[in-house]
Amino acid sequence: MVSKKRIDYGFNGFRVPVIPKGPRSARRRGVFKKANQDDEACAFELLALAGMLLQESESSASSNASEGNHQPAFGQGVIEQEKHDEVKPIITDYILRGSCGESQFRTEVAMKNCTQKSVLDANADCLQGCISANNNFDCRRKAGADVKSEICEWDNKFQHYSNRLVEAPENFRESCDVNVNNGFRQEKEANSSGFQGSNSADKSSMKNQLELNMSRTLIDSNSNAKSPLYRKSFSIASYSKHGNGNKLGVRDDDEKFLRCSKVCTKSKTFRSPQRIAHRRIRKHLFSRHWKVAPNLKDCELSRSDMGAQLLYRKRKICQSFERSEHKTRVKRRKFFDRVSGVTSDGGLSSESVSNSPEKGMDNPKDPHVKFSIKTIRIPELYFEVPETATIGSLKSTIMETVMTILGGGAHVGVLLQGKKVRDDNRTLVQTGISCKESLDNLSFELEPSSLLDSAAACVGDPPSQCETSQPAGSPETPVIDSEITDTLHEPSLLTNPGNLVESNHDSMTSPTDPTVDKESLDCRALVVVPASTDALAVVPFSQKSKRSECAQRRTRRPFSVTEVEALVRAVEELGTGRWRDVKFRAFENAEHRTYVDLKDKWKTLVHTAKISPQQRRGEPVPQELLDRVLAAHAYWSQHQAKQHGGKTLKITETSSAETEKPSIEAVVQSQPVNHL
DNA sequence: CTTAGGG
DNA sequence: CCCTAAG
Repeated sequence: MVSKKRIDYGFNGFRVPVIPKGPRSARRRGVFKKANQDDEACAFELLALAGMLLQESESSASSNASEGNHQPAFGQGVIEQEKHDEVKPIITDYILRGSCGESQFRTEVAMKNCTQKSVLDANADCLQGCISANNNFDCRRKAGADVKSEICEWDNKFQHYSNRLVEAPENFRESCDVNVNNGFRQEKEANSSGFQGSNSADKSSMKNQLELNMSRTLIDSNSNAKSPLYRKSFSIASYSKHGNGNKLGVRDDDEKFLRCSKVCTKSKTFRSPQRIAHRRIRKHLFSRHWKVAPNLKDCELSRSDMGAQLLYRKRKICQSFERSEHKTRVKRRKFFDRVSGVTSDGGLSSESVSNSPEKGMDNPKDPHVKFSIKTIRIPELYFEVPETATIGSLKSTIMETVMTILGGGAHVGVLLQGKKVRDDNRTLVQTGISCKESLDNLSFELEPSSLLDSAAACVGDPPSQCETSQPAGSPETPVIDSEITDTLHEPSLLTNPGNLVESNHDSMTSPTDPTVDKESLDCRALVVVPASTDALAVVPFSQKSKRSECAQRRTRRPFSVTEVEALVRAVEELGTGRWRDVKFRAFENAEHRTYVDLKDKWKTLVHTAKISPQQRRGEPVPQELLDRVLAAHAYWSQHQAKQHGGKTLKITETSSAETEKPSIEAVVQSQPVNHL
């Protein structure tokens, strides 16, 4: 009999083999244009895209794959009968990349350590693509779901395995949902959109099917299409009759996973600070409505649990996205203001430290400082569990998380007047903890230990840019950096001897800015490693706090004087209003400084320069620089910079007088800031 | 994608 | 620093 059983891994989204082209490929196709308001059309495009991708990958496979080398396409859901008894580890993955508007997406399925013989209970990870209600596509990740396999007949000749994910709630890490307001039927369209295998001659030709499953994801039976509660979803699944014909990567999944991730963000064009793209994606991800639309049909076992999954929220997506960026998850945690009375919830979220000054000390002989700690601040944790979860599981989840943090090497931080006391060797007296007053200002917090540093350092950033651990001459580009510095520096002086009223031009090469270290330390304290988070199903909880929860604020990185110097010089030369140029001139190697940052910094610099020194905060900026800021600001605000880089401001003295001298240079090579 | 500004 | 409207 012909089995019509669909092999679906329980995720909505399409599964296709690794495709050769990156996100832009799909983008160019014009799919998922933001402008496309027609859900049906969008969905159709989605199908079409899937078809194209499949064809691409298939043709690519047929041209690249070596015959004998074929790996059973487990992920594809079907393998051949004759290999039934083979015990062969199978790892396959599917990756789909595309874009929706400005977002990019990728779908990936990774099956680990499956054997053809004992495929039951294999594990699978997958990323899912998703289109939100407004036609945006996004992805989430599911990890470690069980895979059930069974034999089914495909036709008269062959028997195959079909696999599906059987998800336990705990395993259901993330999921995706394609929301469309109007469902429409499918298969024909699917086929007509080029889904038919191209090499049908081959017995292993793909036999793809698309299914568009409409399912209501929420209880709102009023079918109010406009209600956010009423959504339909469709899933697209494709699979082949045989594993053959599919170019499936058999790989070390983790590694590949990472590599793939990199591919997406690594591509770096001249003006593409990866992070910008990264952030944009993130921004997109975090700003959409999320809902889980599990494929109930294929997940009988977990059906009941699925309902609970509907509650998954975007906060989680954020994580999933980032998780897709790094295998190791890292979460940043905010600390509640210690005075905030938000202490009550579960005792985990925040607390305030208080001491009991009433208990005096001042024992002349052996002075003791007595105090009590009512609460200790710990990083804010977010939890999200299915409504159907038991209290017991909730407890254990929390407990495990806490234990993880503690066991992970967390240590206590001491804060006096809100400032961390880092020197462990100082005595209380030396530190100023002795009198009643000082106790009032004493507080404690839990912070991740240095064990977590390595991971913590990478929080929120693509693998390639571990900001904190990667100052100037980072191992990544040590040589190049210095070269650039040297080559650029010199010429700039030669070509523009007159234009640059050199101040401490040279001071900006010190790769080790003290502030950097300071930053990394602070950053460290804000981060907790998640490593176990994954397994603990600890997920973000408060969706009330909108995006702030998701798109975590970048760690603050005060501009060093060196940077300010560079900025000032660049602006002097380029003027305001050309922040992108400024960026590339003076901060090209400072990944974490975007032109917006520079613009903002200039804004604050101007402000700083105008206020009295007493009102200024942070690392003091030399007055000389501030004067130049004012001068440049005055100059450029009058000379509407813009235009070509032709003009260069030349400031002679500290006077704020605007000495305008249109420079000769169109291109002034100035020295970029290479560190930080 | 960049700018310009407000928050 | 973030967010966004505009261009």
